[in-house]
Amino acid sequence: MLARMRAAELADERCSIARPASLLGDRWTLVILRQCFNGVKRFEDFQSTLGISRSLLSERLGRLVDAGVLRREPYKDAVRTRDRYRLTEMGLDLYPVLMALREWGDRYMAEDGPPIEIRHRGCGGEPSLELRCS
Amino acid sequence: MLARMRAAELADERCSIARPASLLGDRWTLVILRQCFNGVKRFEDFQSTLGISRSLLSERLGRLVDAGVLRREPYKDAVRTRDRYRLTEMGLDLYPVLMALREWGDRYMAEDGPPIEIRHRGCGGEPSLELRCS
DNA sequence: CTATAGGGTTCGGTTTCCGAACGTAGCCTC
DNA sequence: GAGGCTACGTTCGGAAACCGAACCCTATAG
Repeated sequence: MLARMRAAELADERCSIARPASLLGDRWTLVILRQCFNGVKRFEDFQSTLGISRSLLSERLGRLVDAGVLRREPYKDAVRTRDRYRLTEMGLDLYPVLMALREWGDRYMAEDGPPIEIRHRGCGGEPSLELRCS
Repeated sequence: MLARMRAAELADERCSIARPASLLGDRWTLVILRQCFNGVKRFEDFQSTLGISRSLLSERLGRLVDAGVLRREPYKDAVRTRDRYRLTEMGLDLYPVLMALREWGDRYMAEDGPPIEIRHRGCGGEPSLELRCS
């Protein structure tokens, strides 16, 4: 695993934004996670859909596994045993972060309209985030 | 302004996560924005509280201004005219993203407890994000 | 007219990122 | 049982981003 000195310094800050930022704060990690929520699991599929270099993808996936966001596990294909990466509970709990980002992106960076629509399976409503008090 | 080829490619993707990620997805931008929400406005204060290099801070602030997230404006000190950076409405709307990140950070990356508590001014409750259907 | 402070820009060296090429472990096919 | 194919990486040299330190410019204060 490559050292990331500056990121490590960020991670040491006693701040609940700086620490996630040191893990998620790069150009690829967020879109890798988006693909995870889209159901992508295999190395080749991340690579071909994202266009990320193989070496960097390998490093990023490893970092997410080390952090506990993804779990790497072998599974049986129709044909053979493969590896796949799946979101852990910790990873699934990043959903609000991705949703918040998507809402903001839809509002401010989608001059040609939202690229996809998301529907709550079951009720058919559009989910949205709300800030509420306990 | 330095070119960022890969980021530009990401920005071209028709995806409401990739596009915000191309702007926010680096180690510094998220903590810069955190400081904005904390009330930091002046170049020197960002620099001294974050420890970011001046050149990079300059480039990041400029990028956020170009994107419309921050506004740069002169204002009158007690003593003289200075510049300051303030969140635009577009920037303020990033609050849910930061909150989502903070909630996740508090849950999974704060083994020594949440560093700060946030209270809703007025009601005194703890705000939290909820995913709701329309 | 010198000193100080804010807000940068420039510079050279170091770290990270990149695509392309290579490695390897299973399985399939002949 | 040799050769191929596929999935999943690792290695490598060059390009880009990042870094601290030093410098620059404009204002006010003394």
